[in-house]
Amino acid sequence: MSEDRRLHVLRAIVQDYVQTSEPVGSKALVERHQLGVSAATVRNDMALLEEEGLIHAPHTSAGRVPTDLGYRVFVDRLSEIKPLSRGERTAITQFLHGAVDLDDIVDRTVRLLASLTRQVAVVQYPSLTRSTVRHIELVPVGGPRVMVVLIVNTGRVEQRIVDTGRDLTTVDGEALVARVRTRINDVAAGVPFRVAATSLRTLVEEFPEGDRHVIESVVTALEEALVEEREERVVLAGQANLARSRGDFPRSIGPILEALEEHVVLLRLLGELSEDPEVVSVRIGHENPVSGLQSTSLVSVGYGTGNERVASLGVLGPTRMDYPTTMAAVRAVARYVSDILGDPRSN
Amino acid sequence: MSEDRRLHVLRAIVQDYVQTSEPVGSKALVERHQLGVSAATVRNDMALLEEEGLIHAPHTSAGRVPTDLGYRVFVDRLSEIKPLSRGERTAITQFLHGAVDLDDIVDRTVRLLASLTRQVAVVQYPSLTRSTVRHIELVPVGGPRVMVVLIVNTGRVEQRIVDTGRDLTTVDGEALVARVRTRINDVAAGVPFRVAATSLRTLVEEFPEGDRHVIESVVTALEEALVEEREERVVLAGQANLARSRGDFPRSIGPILEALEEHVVLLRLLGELSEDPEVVSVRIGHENPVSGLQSTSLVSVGYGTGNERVASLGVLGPTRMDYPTTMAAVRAVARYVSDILGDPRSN
DNA sequence: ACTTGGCACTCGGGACCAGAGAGTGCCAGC
DNA sequence: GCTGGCACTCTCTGGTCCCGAGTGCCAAGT
Repeated sequence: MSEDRRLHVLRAIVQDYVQTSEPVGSKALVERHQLGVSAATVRNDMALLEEEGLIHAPHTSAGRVPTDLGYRVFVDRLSEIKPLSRGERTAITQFLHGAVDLDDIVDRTVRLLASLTRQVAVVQYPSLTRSTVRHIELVPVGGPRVMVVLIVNTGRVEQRIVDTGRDLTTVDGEALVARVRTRINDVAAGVPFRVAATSLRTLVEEFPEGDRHVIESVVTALEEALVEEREERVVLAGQANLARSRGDFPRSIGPILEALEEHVVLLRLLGELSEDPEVVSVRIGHENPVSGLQSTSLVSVGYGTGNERVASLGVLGPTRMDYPTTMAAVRAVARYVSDILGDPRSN
Repeated sequence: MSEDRRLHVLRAIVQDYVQTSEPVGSKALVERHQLGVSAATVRNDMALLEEEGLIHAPHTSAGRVPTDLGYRVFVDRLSEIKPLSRGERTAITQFLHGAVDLDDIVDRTVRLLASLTRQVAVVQYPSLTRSTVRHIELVPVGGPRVMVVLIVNTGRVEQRIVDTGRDLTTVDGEALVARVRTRINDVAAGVPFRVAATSLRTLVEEFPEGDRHVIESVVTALEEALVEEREERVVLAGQANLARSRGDFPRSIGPILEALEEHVVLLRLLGELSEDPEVVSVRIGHENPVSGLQSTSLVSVGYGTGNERVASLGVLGPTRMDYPTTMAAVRAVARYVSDILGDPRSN
């Protein structure tokens, strides 16, 4: 009774079940796979697999279904990420090509992922904290008000308007704004935003008392942008795909939709994954701490410019999903998006 | 046999059915409402209402259910928009208070609407074409590239980067940018964006041949922003509420979710409503041209600064919805959002 | 001319039951 | 340690029956 064969059996069960969504019995298994043994033998193996908690029979006279743990073993030891077909690859490039700005990139990405995997796609906006500053611009917009525009390397642009408390339409005022702009960019350009924010704070001291509150208010605005980070946003698409695979979900899909509306929770989930952007992370069923998502799996991976992960994306589907294909799609999309973000043309 | 009483009966049927979601029979009706007549009489009225196509019996021995037409009559002639409770009003202001930017306003609004009505909320971003220009800023971002920032009266900020084909880091270049900036704002500030775009085009001629392509590329970028209007975006929330009221939907909620993912279609629906921002528009069941939404109703209304409608918002739910309350909530939220957009503090 | 009580009728839904089919567990033999 | 055989268990499907809710119609009352 080789352990090797038992794992073959497990793999066969997972594959069949994913395909047919029916519990799979010993007879069907030996017919569809070349296991080289009889149904009775398979039954013995199944009994053992069940003891190990890898599969489970919904009731006495039904076939077996993989448990979360079974899927886990499948993903970790029994499957390889399938390369995508040529068609799929070109579809990805086609779809992402021609995005006009960051919003558009994110939007297209999430739709692409959803249609590619036929599941719910989740894309996190590139975070500020993990980005580096490309440029900070100050634009006087009348009276004492200045628009502060922050451009980071992911192409994300953040702006807000601050009241400096001092009329800047004068010659002096304009000169001051110019000075502040120059110094700020001296200090911040090319620097990770989080670091830049603290250096900027020390920069304030450099200015004479009377001018200080102008730069002060600008720096404060930038710090706020960092702290609030309400822009830790996620975008979803493909919720309709949940309805298609009803039957995979014990109760209704309501709780799942509810969980998906808790963007904060999704962000936490997406955040808890490997730093290595090459590793596709999979959270299966109950491994998932969020109630409501315990009959789903989340396949996610980081993306970003260079080798720094700036955000994550992934798809969420029933635990009964085609992991190899899904993982391949997620990884491929993440790579393309990273490329696009890294390519200055498109920012 | 007064027509008056027949309409009373219709109203009673709608109210009971909305509340219980069970077909309502003649006996239950006379018990719950003071109609002053017997069940048999009500039955006669019901027969007539059915002939008129206002109600319908799912099968011979069941109670009656309003048809789309029945709801129509109810909404048009039998209901008044309920004033909101004091608590609801303060909830709205609380929830919307403290939004930091337009994205945030829209985001909070859609969530608020969803939780208030317990249905799917839809909010359209304020459109560019309907807004007036507040300010246009040009920011050189290295070499020949300029970031064009458009700020409109709704607080929406649109930016894109253009390549002017000419190095602007020189003294001459900077002066040219300054000239272009000044003239552009002379022409465009305070003007509806659509009008501004055409005036700007004529402005190009004003510049000497050699400088022309700089302003040319800027104006082109602005025109593109107008044309693409890919930013005609909608934001949704509360999809999970669909699952709650399953049972109202003949088939699964899948088709509805699918329809909701077609943002283009939603935009068209939201666009097709009265210009008058005071009128709450209701589209009931099959009145709705979109297949997939034919078992739902859309309650929508315009919103915007001043008396100009710049966008719409609404909620989508089962045709069996509490119209008076829903309409009240939608209208109230639209008003508050309009106020906030009109208030320059928050932009 | 309406309204009303009475009554026969219809239909959907739940309870119950039986049979079929699929799949298992176990055992004895190889 | 593998295999074929066999008894057993359980779900699922379809059929039947009954109950209750609600209707439509009619004849009588105001």
